[in-house]
Amino acid sequence: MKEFKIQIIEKVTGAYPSIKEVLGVETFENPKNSDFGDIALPCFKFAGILKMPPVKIAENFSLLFTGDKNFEKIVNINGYLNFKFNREEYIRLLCGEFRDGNIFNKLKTIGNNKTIVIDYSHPNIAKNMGIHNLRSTIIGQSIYNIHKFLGYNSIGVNHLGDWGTQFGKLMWALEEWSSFEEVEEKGILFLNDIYVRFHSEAEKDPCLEESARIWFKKLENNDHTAIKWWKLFIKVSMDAYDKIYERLNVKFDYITGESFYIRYLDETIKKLEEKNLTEISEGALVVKFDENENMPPCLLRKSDGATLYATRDISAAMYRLTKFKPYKVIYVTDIAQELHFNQVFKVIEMYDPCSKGKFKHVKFGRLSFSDMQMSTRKGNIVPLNEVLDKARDKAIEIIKERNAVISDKAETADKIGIGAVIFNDLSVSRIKNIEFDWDKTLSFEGETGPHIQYSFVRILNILEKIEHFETNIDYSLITDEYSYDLLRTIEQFENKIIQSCEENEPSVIANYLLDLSKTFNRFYQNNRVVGVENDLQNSRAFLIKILQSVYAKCMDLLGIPIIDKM
RNA sequence: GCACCAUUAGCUCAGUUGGAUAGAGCAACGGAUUUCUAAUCCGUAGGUCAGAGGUUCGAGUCCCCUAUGGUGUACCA
Repeated sequence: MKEFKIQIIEKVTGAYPSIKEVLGVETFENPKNSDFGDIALPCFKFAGILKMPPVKIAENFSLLFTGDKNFEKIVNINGYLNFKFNREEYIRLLCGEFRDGNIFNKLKTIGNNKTIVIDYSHPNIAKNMGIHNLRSTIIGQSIYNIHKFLGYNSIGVNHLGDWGTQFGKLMWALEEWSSFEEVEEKGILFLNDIYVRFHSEAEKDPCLEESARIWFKKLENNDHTAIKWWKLFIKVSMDAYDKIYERLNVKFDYITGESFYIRYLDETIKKLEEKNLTEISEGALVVKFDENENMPPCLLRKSDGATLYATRDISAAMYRLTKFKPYKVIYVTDIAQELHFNQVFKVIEMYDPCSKGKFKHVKFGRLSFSDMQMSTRKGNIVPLNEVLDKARDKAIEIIKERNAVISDKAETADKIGIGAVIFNDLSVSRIKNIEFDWDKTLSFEGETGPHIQYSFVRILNILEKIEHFETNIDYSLITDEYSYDLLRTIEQFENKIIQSCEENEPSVIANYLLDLSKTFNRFYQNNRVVGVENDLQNSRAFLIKILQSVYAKCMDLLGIPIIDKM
């Protein structure tokens, strides 16, 4: 509670001005043991300045607060000065911050409408969306939501993998084995199969690779048939992706794939050449880096003249700088691409030093599979809609077992499944490698999405039963242990949101939701709201209403669907 | 070879940016439902924070080395 901290700081620095520099609101900690008090001031770092042992300092400080009505008790233990709040006063102040959306309005001003471009999801056209596409998609969407909530101008970009020799492979294969109509009818799974078949045939006959290159060359040269195929691939793929995006509530402001930047490639290379950043090395056009950068050269053109992934990303980065004038550009991808982005960002920085620090690679760990090797070339991926379907089916089973009264069971089950899948992914730090595990993904108890949703159903059910909300609240009635713990957890909302934004780390919010859920369930077990004495019901309902707004916002930021019955 | 990332309870993970006795969930065992939904709650058990050294009042957290695992390392994306 900031007010109390400021009061303490003013009092202490009033008596000991020499420690003004090192004493701020961030100096305070939460006591390890709540018996000690509500906040603690560690006095170790004042020892050098005041030339006293910490225990003595804490003792001297404590004398300053004799008779202060805001603190019930002040004790010094091992150099920590522990303050116990006057709970009623604390709760009154805290509730003031949270009522009428005050805290939300405050958070909304942080971003100051600065533009953040977020590049996420970026699936590869003609490939079925698999569980391996999930991380970038939902981490990116969550980072988008968080920035937007904090008042940034979030711009979501889906940088589709819609260019490259793999389309030559498909074109050759389809001309040989299929037809335009068949692709249109059978959709993305068919394209996926064709791609797999191409690779198994190409193992026997290496000439196929050359045929594919010829077809890709046709595409680059605007050949009518090639373009017709390519547009079909995109249409068929987007039809499939859009269904999944809709299910996961994922949205983009721009869908501009790699192909969009092809028109700028020559210009990009020319710009870099004009700044003398390029050179020919082993027949290729490259940008070399300082030795202390410890990076291999960035290739712009292969020795055969073709451009590369990096060239397209540099083009895209330059385009984004001029088009959006961003405060920051965030790329959400696998950690395996770290070197690639370091190279791209460095090239941009060498071209335009003002861009330094604007570009950020938000990387996440690798997804692995225990019992199979994942490879789109061999076709053994785990399709994302299959994961969501299995999660939904399991939820349907549980709903049936429980005989719950739910109006639309199929829709609710789908939302539970989605909640499970999303939370499973967002609840661990981005950087951790994840081994895909059906049992864990489909687990609905403990620290899971359905648990989060279930607790929220309890919250909603309480509020549903309250007929009338008083605005005049008796704060002395919610000073008990369970209400107080809940309020202390709610209080962390502001810091948690800011932290997750600064670190681009949705898991901070996911773990916070678990804290909220845990403290609420404890409250629920011990404190009845509906039907208790009138003033008590009012006070508790008020507390639950504050909880509801904070809890719902956290779920919204992560993209976990809200359900009112389950 | 070089570089980056990870390593905390049997398993999966937190750990407020250097503070007090390292916390959850799962799995195991024991308990709670005439109650606002038991997808819940309470309790028991489980630890050489990978290992060694350093920095200081104080290290899971910062620095150095080592080990293990993952990833990348010039014409794939």
